[in-house]
Amino acid sequence: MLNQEDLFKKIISHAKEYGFVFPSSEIYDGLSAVYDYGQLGSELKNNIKNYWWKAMVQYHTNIVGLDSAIFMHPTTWKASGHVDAFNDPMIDNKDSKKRYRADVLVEDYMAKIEAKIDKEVAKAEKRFGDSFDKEQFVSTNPRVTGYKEKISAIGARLYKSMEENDLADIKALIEELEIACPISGSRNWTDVRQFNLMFSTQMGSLSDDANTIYLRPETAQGIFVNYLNVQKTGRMKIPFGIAQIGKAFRNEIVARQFIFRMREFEQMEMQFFVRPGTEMEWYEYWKETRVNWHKSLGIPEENYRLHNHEKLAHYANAAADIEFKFPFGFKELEGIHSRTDFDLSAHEKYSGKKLRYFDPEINESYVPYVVETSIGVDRMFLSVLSYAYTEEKLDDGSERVVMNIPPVIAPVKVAVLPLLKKDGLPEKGREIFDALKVDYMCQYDEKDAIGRRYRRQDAIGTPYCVTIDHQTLEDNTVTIRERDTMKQDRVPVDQVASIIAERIRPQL
RNA sequence: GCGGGAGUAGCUCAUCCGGUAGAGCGACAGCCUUCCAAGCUGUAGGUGGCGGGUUCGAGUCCCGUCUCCCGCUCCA
Repeated sequence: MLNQEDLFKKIISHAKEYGFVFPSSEIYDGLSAVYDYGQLGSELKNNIKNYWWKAMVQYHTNIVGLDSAIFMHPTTWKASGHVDAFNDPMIDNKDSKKRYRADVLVEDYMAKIEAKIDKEVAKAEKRFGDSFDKEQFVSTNPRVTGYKEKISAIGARLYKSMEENDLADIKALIEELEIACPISGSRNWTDVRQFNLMFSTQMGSLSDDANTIYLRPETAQGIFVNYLNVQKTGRMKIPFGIAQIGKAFRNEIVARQFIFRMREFEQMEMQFFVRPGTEMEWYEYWKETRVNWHKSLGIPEENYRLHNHEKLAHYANAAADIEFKFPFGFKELEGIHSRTDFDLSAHEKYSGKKLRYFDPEINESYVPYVVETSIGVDRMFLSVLSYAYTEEKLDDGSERVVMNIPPVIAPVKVAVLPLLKKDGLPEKGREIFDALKVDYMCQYDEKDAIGRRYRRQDAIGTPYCVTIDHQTLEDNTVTIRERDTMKQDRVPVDQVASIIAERIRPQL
């Protein structure tokens, strides 16, 4: 069998060969970590988005949609914490070639001094026994106070430089402290460089620092800043949700693994606003609901894994990932986060606008808590491709490559194939095609032997092939061939559309 | 960013020690075929990643550069 690395390469080249995913700007040698979706890819992607939108917005009467702009007021990103959290000063050791966060290096150094203090305390404790007064010792022992002063001096300088974006001083600090690389032991450092994970651009035609704005690194903030607009105009009562599908942008330091980690990607997010204190119930509800959504596509359960986070992001009090078994291992596909009131409170503070909700049931007003579900469209797309790509050996010894894409999201639903390119079969085929194309994405193909045409459709994941033969001309019946089993049923032409509708109905 | 590998037709690859690029598959047109790839005929498609050097002559040798892949580093 294929090893996983080869499998992944096959999937990538299959995706390109059949028009699912192309490298961006390929004629100019491509653009790193950016990809374009081709004729089939754009269909599949739209179908995935539709399937999600239906499950979230259409099937939940208390969830509504939103399409907020990618450009947002710069203060948004101060409030959300991205300006600080997405700005890391990095430094490389030239000998070990290892890269570190410069502030972490300094903080580790401070921690070492802290450890020395603890050591002094432990020693003294042993020496003085029961009469030991830790408070007094720590505040009077000259060695300990010396350490403490050193820590606070280093800290003050580090955080001041961080605040002022003084990268040269951070490097100077590392050199003065004679911090060495833990791997190489050398102090041969590069300059400190800023890795800004947000893309910035200029608003307005005059370039001027004051006009710098960011391309959003997540869609969630567009929902938060519109929370009040939607709540009021939609007469929404808590608990309620706002869903959004849209592009987001992150300057990944290393972006690889095909469309798994791209600089420009698309998210499907839903922020669910709840009464404080009820967030854990909703968090559990959404974990289960989202897992069920994945299962509803018919991809076997063993491909998914729920991973509860131990360490949490600054905005969350609980978090879990739905992971998918990609060819390169189990990786995050979707996140469910209990974000508390972090975001809305931050926006209240920065905007000065009240973002509260008056809850008539308990006669109180509060800033709602938020439970977020956030899934990457591109990752979902890749999970579908990864699962679907199958090389089969058939009973007759031949082989076929088939994409077992869940029919409900398959890019092409039906192929119409006249058995022969004569005797009026193509004409009849065209007629059937024209009738079906109103309801479904269809392909018509009369070139080459029928078996080859079936294989072509298998390769792009078309779940159903309708074949016209001589009997069709006599009694108006056709065969429907099913992709996965290759079995055929003969059915009346005028029932084809409804039969397919029944088979691809979402199981939500 | 560092280390390693690779760039020749849409895809997979060939072209011996430098002598003006070839096959299979695919695509397209047609023939043949009444149900599961690989029957026949024909056609199109290559400034050999890009730039420079050596040479009478470079896909082939040398230098530079770009891109991709693998590993390391980093991340919501």
